[in-house]
Amino acid sequence: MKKIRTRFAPSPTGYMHIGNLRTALYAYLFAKSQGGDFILRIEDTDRARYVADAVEFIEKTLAAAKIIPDEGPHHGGNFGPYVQSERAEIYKKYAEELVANGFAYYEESENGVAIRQKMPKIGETTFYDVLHGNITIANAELEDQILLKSDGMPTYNFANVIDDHLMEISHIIRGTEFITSTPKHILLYQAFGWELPTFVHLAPVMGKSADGTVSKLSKRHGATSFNDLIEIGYLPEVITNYVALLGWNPKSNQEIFSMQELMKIFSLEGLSKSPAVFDYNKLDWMSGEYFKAMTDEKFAEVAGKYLAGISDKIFISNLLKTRVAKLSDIPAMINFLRELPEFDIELFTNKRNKITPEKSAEILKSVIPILEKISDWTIDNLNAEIAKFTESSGLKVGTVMWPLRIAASMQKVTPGGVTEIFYLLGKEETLVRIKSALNNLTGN
RNA sequence: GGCGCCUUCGUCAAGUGGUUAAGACACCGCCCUCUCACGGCGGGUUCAAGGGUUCGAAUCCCUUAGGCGUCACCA
Repeated sequence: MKKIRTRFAPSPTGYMHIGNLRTALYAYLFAKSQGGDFILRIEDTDRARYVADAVEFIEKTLAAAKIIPDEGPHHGGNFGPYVQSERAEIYKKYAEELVANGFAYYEESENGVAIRQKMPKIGETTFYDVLHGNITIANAELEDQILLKSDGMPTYNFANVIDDHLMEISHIIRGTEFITSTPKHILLYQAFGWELPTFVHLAPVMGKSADGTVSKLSKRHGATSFNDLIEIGYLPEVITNYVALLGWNPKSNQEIFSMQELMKIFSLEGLSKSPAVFDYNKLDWMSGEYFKAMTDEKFAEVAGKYLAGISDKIFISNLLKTRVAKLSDIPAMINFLRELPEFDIELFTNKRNKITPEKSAEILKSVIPILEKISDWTIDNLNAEIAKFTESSGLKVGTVMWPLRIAASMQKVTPGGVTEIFYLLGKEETLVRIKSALNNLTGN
């Protein structure tokens, strides 16, 4: 049986759209699941669009996503070069062969000489797609497309056929936008007498706007590139895990997959042929699952810069990891540790805990001396002393805790419970904050 | 506009003629609880529409509608 070989063939734009990443992922996963090869090929035949360092950017992004090419510009391989601009001679040779055999012709214009493919005027071309079955398009729909531009570079439609054949690609996995141009490719394969690869045209990744309309995922939908997502604090493995499931179903109810698992169980059968909407909610959930599964130490490590300046990183990681969807959520959650937000009397009212600013002042006043007496500032001691007070006062635990939390953080939501944030703040700062709140509450 | 592709809960989706139409996220409610989160329990919402075929249709056929894509010396 022929070796399975797939490729990812981006143009070097310096931007890795999530849809492109998914295409690369599926091509990679399919190859690996079949013991095949995954090839990275750079389609840079449009010199006007050249972006410096874009190849390195693509390679770095794939590496971060743990998608590892077997062959590519910097990965070796026996079918190179893997950058199309370095293959100009090859395309020229094949284009001329087509002219010689009557499948193409020269055309002169003010730009210079180009070569066009000669399309049949009648009949139709049919090809088989794994997801869509047979697709037929009338040849009359096809134009005599440019094969070789006057600058000597091939067009995409020509270069990809030549390269896919020469590089022995067995399965072409790409976006649906190429469906309508596939007949042109088929005609080329036929003209050369080459065997056809298997086609798999993937449905696009969509985004949903505020007004409910759905369109191809773009900037207006928020972060749309792998790097955007990394930037706001999603783990690379979360992104690949989520994206893998966006248009592919493992035929089980499992949702969390490691790359190794995906490489083993991925199959074309689970691919969906309809577009899928990128759902940040689900991404957040999945990201949280990864965080919760981490040790505190590991979380502290990945949270890295977001924890800068925090002394008890491991402790706070323990509190944070169950409450964070993405790393960039951290600052808003812990800023109060560095600096107390502005006093807000509204926060001292809470219906559920039956608390009012007046009641809060009373509680704060009573608790201050208790806290001052605690010499060993530990969570256990804090819990014990506050519990003692609660019991003797006849108040509900929630009623006592509420004003303490607000006084210490000015936030309704904090990482960890009241005694934990007291511990993090330290005795001195805790008391400063409670006294300050008390003053504000009593109008001093 | 021509041509092509697509259409099961708000979202991801299972489903391949007979099911109470899975599961997950989100949402809502309850429990737990010092808030939030975590955890537990429960709930609502789905086969785009209309025709057929069939004893029987989300599953097969046709039509309509909508969405997306494509019609470059871009990829």
